[in-house]
Formats: sequence, structure tokens, C-alpha cells
Amino acid sequence: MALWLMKSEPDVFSWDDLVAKGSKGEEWDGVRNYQARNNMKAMAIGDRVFFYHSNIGKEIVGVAEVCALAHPDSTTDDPRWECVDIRAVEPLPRPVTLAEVKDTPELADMALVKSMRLSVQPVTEEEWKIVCRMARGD
DNA sequence: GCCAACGTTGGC
DNA sequence: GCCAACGTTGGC
Repeated sequence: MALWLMKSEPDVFSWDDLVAKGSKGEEWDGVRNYQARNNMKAMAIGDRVFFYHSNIGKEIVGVAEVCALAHPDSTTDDPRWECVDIRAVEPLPRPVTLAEVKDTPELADMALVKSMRLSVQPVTEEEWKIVCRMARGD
């Protein structure tokens, strides 16, 4: 099972919006970046995804999972763009902010810091564990 | 709201 | 195929 992080501006689509979609989840449409799309094409059902609020909050707020493999993006006729569906699994006990990630030397290589503008990015197992630990507050 | 970073587009 | 122009993302 692979691990990922997806960004959303919460005033457009927030964690609460995803929770409200329930077990059917939501199509992650609108991505128009090849690297982000390639990451989605590499996803498998059940892959875990950190849900990150960009712009407002700038924090990782919850864990979601992939519930549909990459399929054509329904918001465009352009066959290049595909997307997966994700659904909420659980909120983090406490959000982990971008500032905290930046203050954590072990997370200096996270794509969140290094590839700031990439909206769908891989997360290593190590990074995942560290963020989860921070979210628990230990 | 500004602007730096960076990806994409299009002229040559 | 290069690179300047342009558009978008996202932190501040």
C-alpha cells in the first residue's frame, strides 16, 4: 500500500466537505499537472492519503483512502486528464501544520516542503509515521 | 494582495 | 528544440 498527500484549498473543497460525501467519496478532478496525474495513475484502491489544506490553515487535517482507480476526469473532454476518487477515513487527532513540518529536520525532504507546488505527491512510510506521531502529540 | 517558483505554451 | 511569455499555485 502506497502513501500520498493531496492538497485542497478548504474554501473550495475542505476536509469537512469530503467527510460529508461519505463512503462514496469524491472524484479528485481538476488536476492539470502531469506529475500530479501520474501519481494518481499509480494509486491503488486502499492507498492512504493525507488531506492537506493549502492557503487557509496550511495543515494536514485528515487521512483519506483511494476508493476508485484513475479514470477520465469528468470535468474535461481532454483524454489526458484522469483522476481517482478518495473518501475520508479519519481526522488527525490534531492537525499538523506546514510550519511544524518545516521545523522537523526528519521531514525536510517531504515533497510538501521540496516540491511546494505539486498538488498530489508521494509520502514515504517514514514521513507518514512521523506526521502521525506529531498528530498524536507525542 | 503580492510575488516567487515553476509548469506550460507557442513562436521561431 | 530552445526559450520567452504567460498562467497558476500557494506561502507570506
